[in-house]
Amino acid sequence: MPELAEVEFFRRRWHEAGHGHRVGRVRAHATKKTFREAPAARLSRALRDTVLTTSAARAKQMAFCFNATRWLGIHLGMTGELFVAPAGYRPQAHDHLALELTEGPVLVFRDPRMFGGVRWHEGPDEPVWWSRIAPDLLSPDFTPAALAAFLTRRARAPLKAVLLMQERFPGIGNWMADEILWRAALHPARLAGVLTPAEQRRLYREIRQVCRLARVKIAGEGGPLPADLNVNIPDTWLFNHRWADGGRCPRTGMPLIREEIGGRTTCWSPGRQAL
DNA sequence: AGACATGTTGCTCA
DNA sequence: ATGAGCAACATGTC
Repeated sequence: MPELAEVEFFRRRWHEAGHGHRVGRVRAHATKKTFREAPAARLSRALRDTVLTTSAARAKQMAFCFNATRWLGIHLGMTGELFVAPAGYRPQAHDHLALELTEGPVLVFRDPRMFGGVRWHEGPDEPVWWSRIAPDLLSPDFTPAALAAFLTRRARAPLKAVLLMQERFPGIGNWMADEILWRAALHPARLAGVLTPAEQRRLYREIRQVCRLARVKIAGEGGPLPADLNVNIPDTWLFNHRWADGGRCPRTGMPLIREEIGGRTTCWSPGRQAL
């Protein structure tokens, strides 16, 4: 479910309910695959009586910092979500981590498929699982030249597969890749190495634009947190049409096509994205 | 019943 | 050595 903007949405949910609050009991299901990279027992003890000071999202990863020295990393995988439950909440089958705030609600991490996971670090310095995430696509590090160089290196892979590579496009997932290619009028099966300079410019512009808009519409950047995911996404986006059977392109009105490209189900508009 | 799912990793083969 | 393609992971939903 979660790509960069959804991840930011969930981070804000926990942060707005929990920042400045003290942690009481922590329930961490150590036997679950969710904790394959984090010491559940140690983490539960070390978080008790700490205060949530800061948090941030990078790509599809979140970091919640307690007392500025305890780093709780969360990756939502395919089905993960964060929510805030009332005090006294009893964790359910797929709730792998629950932080009970003293005199407050419970912060819950749920993930039925368990492709997500928890990471942990103690100390004031950034852990590698946080610092080695590729620079944000809206930062000055992501330049047209950097895009061009990457397209050259991945010349024989389809654009759809290339956009999913986190080493260069941190936070982009299946729906964002489709949205970007649709707006840029590029067929997802086109090989990365064959784009004209004009096509590269369109791709660059739409990567940035979709990142910007997704953060505003989904995570409510610059305003209040939306009540839920996706409630603010306009019907002018491909997003609202790509899963519907019989879905039509909001720009051409023609039926959309769904097929597997680059190993993932891909939706594209035949009138707009020529091979 | 069977297909399929907004993700990542690790293996195989060219 | 580098990169492309694909199975595997675990569970819920249509």
